[in-house]
Formats: sequence, structure tokens, C-alpha cells
Amino acid sequence: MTDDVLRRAPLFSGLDDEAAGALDASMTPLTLRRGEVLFNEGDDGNQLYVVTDGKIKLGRTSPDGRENLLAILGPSQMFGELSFFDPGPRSATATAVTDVDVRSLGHEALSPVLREHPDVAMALLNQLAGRLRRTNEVVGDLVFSDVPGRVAKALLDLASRFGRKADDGVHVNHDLTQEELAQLVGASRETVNKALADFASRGWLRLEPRSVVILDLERLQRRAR
Amino acid sequence: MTDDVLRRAPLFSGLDDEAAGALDASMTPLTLRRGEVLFNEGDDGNQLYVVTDGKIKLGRTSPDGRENLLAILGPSQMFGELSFFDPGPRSATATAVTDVDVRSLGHEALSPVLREHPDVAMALLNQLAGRLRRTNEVVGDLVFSDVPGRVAKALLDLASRFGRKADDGVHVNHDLTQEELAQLVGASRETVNKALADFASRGWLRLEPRSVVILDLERLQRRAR
DNA sequence: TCCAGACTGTGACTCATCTGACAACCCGAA
DNA sequence: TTCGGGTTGTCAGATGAGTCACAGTCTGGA
Repeated sequence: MTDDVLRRAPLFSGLDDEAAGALDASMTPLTLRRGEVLFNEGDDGNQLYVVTDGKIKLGRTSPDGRENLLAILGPSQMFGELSFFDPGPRSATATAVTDVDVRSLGHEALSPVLREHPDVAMALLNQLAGRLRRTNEVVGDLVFSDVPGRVAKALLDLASRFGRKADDGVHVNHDLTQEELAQLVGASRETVNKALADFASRGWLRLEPRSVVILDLERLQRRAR
Repeated sequence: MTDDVLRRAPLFSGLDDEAAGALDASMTPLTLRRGEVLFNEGDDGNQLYVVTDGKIKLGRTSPDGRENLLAILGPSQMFGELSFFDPGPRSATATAVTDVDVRSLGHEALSPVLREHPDVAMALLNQLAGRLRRTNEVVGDLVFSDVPGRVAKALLDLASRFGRKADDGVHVNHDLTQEELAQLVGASRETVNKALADFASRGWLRLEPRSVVILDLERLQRRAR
């Protein structure tokens, strides 16, 4: 049920059922098709969103048109908070990677909640701190790791969030093209393709369209460091 | 007065004089010499710090010993908040770049303030969101820009925070060795040195030990993009 | 005042990654 | 069933930046 998905969002932690219900009621549901854009880098807007189903990608475009993905977000994850807490134009473009359902929340609706429920503010601080931690990690990876290492790391991250364990390995339906995967790790599609092919030839994983099956988690983890 | 410096910290915005005084009183002052380490990556600890004088660098070390700087912090700036809001080991090492004065604050002292002053929580959310924005920007730069571009950008950032305008240009006493500057932009010392030498030969800036004078802000800005 | 150690400046060599250029493939829509 | 666009797989250069290896310079202590 999408209600469960919502309740699992950090935004709702620390709220009793009544308050959660009230907050939920003030959110607007929204559906997008794969490829549709929710908002663009540079847009105004202070809505905050929670994914209830599907995946969203957050990306930035360089002056010369190349693209870089900051994150892939799945159910229960929040985005759009930057312009929400630090008013200003959106710093990234949000695009649907699959068909998606999201809920949006305006500034007016959340502010009173933050005032009355300090726990929610704490949960959000916690959430942002965690996000900052992970982003710092990404910076480190870009500086220290080579492309195959970053690809391995990205696959493991996707696996931990979207993977399903099966007899033959961990099935990761990431829904990303190799082009998108490349933008996510900050490399060219060709180089990422070679890294994937290499992993596959070593028997660490099996490639499928927009999906991989991880066969040897151990080695992939070792390659990621 | 250091009190002014403190009051300018986001932590204190939204507090009336009384509350600010109380919070101030619960902070412990601390002095470090250039090179001294305040805390290490991996340490436990949930203190939050505010710089009152001097500069602190936050850095991470890769498994093979190379180093990467996440930020250079000056007066009024806060750090150590990650382990504060998202309990866990410190994700970076904090080292004094110059002799420094800082104030530290324990979790026990701030929690009640957050509960009673929602404005402070909002200011902190705002602060973290801003930090996240800038870190995302850094990720983009690492992916899109070459080393000279990143060096130019770093110099401009340092100039905006530590620069003093004079007749012959903007004097930026960054107090960083070229090695540190290189770690900040994620490049080798040699490459950074060459970029700086190139900028100097074009007349965009004049090199001084641990300091630069920016002579042509315009061009440097253009090179940064 | 002198020295040692830490910084800065610069070259030659190497290598990972990007670029550009194709061929092969797959799947959905006419 | 066939066509076409969006994918995936590979190759042969080109190149930015890292590493190594010095020499020159500055600076703070003894």
C-alpha cells in the first residue's frame, strides 16, 4: 500500500497517526510517464516531493549540454528539499526513469508541522546530514576511484536499494540505460560499457537490458574499494 | 569581537539575546596551532564546532593514503554537524590550517534549544540545504571541468570569503600550500602548480606564498566556467 | 647566521579515459 | 511483418592529467 510507503518516509517519522494523516491529506498525488520532467534546473518552486512508486532521477546539465545524475530515487525517498529549505531556483532537473507516482507538499503545509513537531525537524536534519555524508563520499570516489570502481559501487548501491535476492544471484532492475548509468558515475557510456562487459566476462554479473544480475557480490565489493 | 563572529553563525540566527547568551555560555572555547588535528575521520564524537578565528580544513583520506579536502572553513562557519545530526563516526578529519579558535557544543546543550526554538531548526535545515547545494556543485565540477577550471573556481570561492580588495587587485590570503589547494580541487600538486603558473603568465593573478592577488577577476571567472 | 625541511617550479614519460565512428541488436508502432 | 529509433558492443586515435625526478627557493629554529 502506498500509505506504508509514505509512513516509511523520514518526513513522517516522529508523527503520531493523527498528525501523519493530516500531513498526508495535504499532499497532492501526481503521476508521470517515463521520460517526463517534473521540474527543471533553474525553475522556481518550493514543493517537496516523496516518491510512492517508480523511480526519479535528479540531474544537472553542464553549459555545453552534457548531463550528470546526482541520484536515483525510489519509493519513500524525498526530493526537492533543497529549494524547500534553502529558497532559490531548483538546482537539478527531476525526470521520471520509469512511470512514477509522487506526492507533493507545499511550504505552507509543512512549516506549521515543523513548528509543532520538533521530532520532524530532527528527522529532516538527520536526513539531510545523511545525504550530505553520501554526497561527500561521491566526491571522494570521483577523486580517488577509476571508472570501473565507480561503476561497481553504483551497482552495489542500486542493488542494496532495488535488488531482489534469488537463487542465481541478486537481481537488480535498475531501469537505467548504460548512458544513464554513465551519467550517474560521471563517465562516458563507452567506458562504462567496457567496465560492465569486463565484470560480466569475469563472471561477477550477468548483463540484461536495464538490469543486471549480480553473481559474485564479494568480488564486486572488493573491486569497488 | 568574537561575539559578533558567533552571532553571525547560522546557529544563532533566530535567537533572541537571552537565548543566544545562554547557548553561548554552554559552548567551550578551544585553541589549536597550525597543523593540529581537532578530530579524525572515524572518531566517535557528536560535538558541533564554530570557528571564531582562523581556518580549519576538513579532509578525507583514501585507503592508499591520498587526501582530499572537502572544505576550508573560516570565522562564523560551523562544522562537525554531520555526526551531530546523523549519529555515527566522523566522516572527515578536521585540521587547523592556521592557528585557530573554535567553540564546541555538545548534543545535550543544543537539543533543548532546537525543541524550544523552531527557528533555529529552520536555520540549520537551511544551512545544510545550502551546503548540499554547494557539494552537488562540486560533484558537477569534478565531472565537467578540467583542472585549471576547478582551480579558478576554488580561487574565486576563497576570494569571495577571504579576499580583501586593494588598488592592485583582490588579495586572497588563503593560507593553503599548493599541495592543499590541489587536494581541495582533487588534482595533483604539479598540475595545479602549472595551472597557477599559466594564470600568472597571462596576467590574471600574481602568486605569493600561501596567497594570491587576483588581477583580472573577469577572465578568471570566465575560465571557471 | 646557517642549515634542514618544507615548499615551489618544470620537464619527460605513461596511461586512463574521452571522442568519434561504426555495426549489431532489440522492441514497439505502423 | 517491417521499419526505425533507441539502445548496446567495439575499435582506433587523441589527450588531459598523473607519476617520477629533479632543481631552485624560502623560512623558522638552533
